[in-house]
Amino acid sequence: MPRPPKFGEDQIMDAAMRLVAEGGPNAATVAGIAGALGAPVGSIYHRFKSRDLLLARLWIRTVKRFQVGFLRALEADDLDEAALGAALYNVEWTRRHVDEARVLLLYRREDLAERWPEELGEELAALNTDVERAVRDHVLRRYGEGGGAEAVRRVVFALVDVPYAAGRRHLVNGEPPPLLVDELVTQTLQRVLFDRPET
Amino acid sequence: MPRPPKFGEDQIMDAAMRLVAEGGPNAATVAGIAGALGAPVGSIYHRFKSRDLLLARLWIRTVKRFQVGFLRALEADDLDEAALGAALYNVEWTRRHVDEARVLLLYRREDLAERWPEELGEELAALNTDVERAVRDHVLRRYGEGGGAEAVRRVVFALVDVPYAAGRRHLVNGEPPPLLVDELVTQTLQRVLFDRPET
DNA sequence: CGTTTTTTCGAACGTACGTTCTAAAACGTA
DNA sequence: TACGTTTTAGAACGTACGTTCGAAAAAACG
Repeated sequence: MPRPPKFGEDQIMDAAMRLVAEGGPNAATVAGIAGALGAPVGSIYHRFKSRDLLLARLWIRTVKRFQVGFLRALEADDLDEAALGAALYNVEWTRRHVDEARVLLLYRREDLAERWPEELGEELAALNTDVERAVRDHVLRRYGEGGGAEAVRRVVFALVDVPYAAGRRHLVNGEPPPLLVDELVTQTLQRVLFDRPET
Repeated sequence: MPRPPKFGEDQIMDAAMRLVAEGGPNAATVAGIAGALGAPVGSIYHRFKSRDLLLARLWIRTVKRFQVGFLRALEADDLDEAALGAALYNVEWTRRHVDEARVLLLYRREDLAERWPEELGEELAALNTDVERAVRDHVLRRYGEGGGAEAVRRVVFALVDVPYAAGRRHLVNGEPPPLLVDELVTQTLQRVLFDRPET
């Protein structure tokens, strides 16, 4: 019996995403988001209690979308294949979702939603634990119990930081990372993770 | 004969830097900067024509301070020593100047000064050319004429992107990067720049 | 066809912040 | 000590933006 919705949550988050990708968090004003959709501002607030909540939800949605493939890649049986797959998935996802990647990689969570809504606190914590557990598992498989914090840092560097660094420069220009990036990431992993030098 | 200044330009930029390092560009309001110094807002505008100009000047000052050592490191006679020196200088500078590094690495130029003041256009261009020339020289020394754009991208990845990414994770927590980062950066350079595999 | 419920729609309000403006203060110098 | 110049000082103004509010529109159902 109700009037059918004309502007859904995802639609609104999509518009916000494009604005953020284009001009940074400050460009994603409520009026701007509404304007991009041809919607009145009131409709935005009918879906989201506040702008901070909207952008926080956008952040969570983006992280989740990214993590799906990353976590799956890490599950590969072969150890090095899992690591390389995860690192290269990182690059490939950036390549295929430039706008989403700009939101995720060019800004920090705090820059998007200045005051993180408390009602999303546990959801945020859950995001981290999933990846943290997967990384810990990988460290355990690779280095056994003796790894320690340095081993974790090394794996994070290889699987997250390096692909991030390689892709970021291109993201800034609004372009997908070229194939050379895959090669650079692969080479880095070979030395940082796969090799076992005596030193 | 004039009244002596109580708040100098550098002093004001220092206050702005701390606010940005602490809470991001939006936290560096004119009133906030003035408040941090115990100065009235009018004095800020007596030194800087606008907030954008202030933050733009802060950006330029920070980049210049960083570049001094980076460019010097690249001048080393030995090729690999130059590359490794520049990459590790990157990490070391971050380690020694956490606040400045947060301004430089956690935000982009556009996030600091939303509309870059045109009067600083050439100064900004000059910043880039210095480093670009140094990098091109290094590429030429390392790969000769046949390098091309891919060789430049490889060197930038090794000397800039990787150290940046390795340090960033710690900067976000407001901590200086640990020594492990130097090792990771070194290993990456060994594989990406120093080795000459047949593939 | 009227009732009910949900959503649209946009005007209106409050606030935070960049910027301007006018007056007074502080210092060197004549 | 009076004058000129620069800076301090902070109140005042305008604007951009987040948020609220009330009314109208649109469907489903009896």
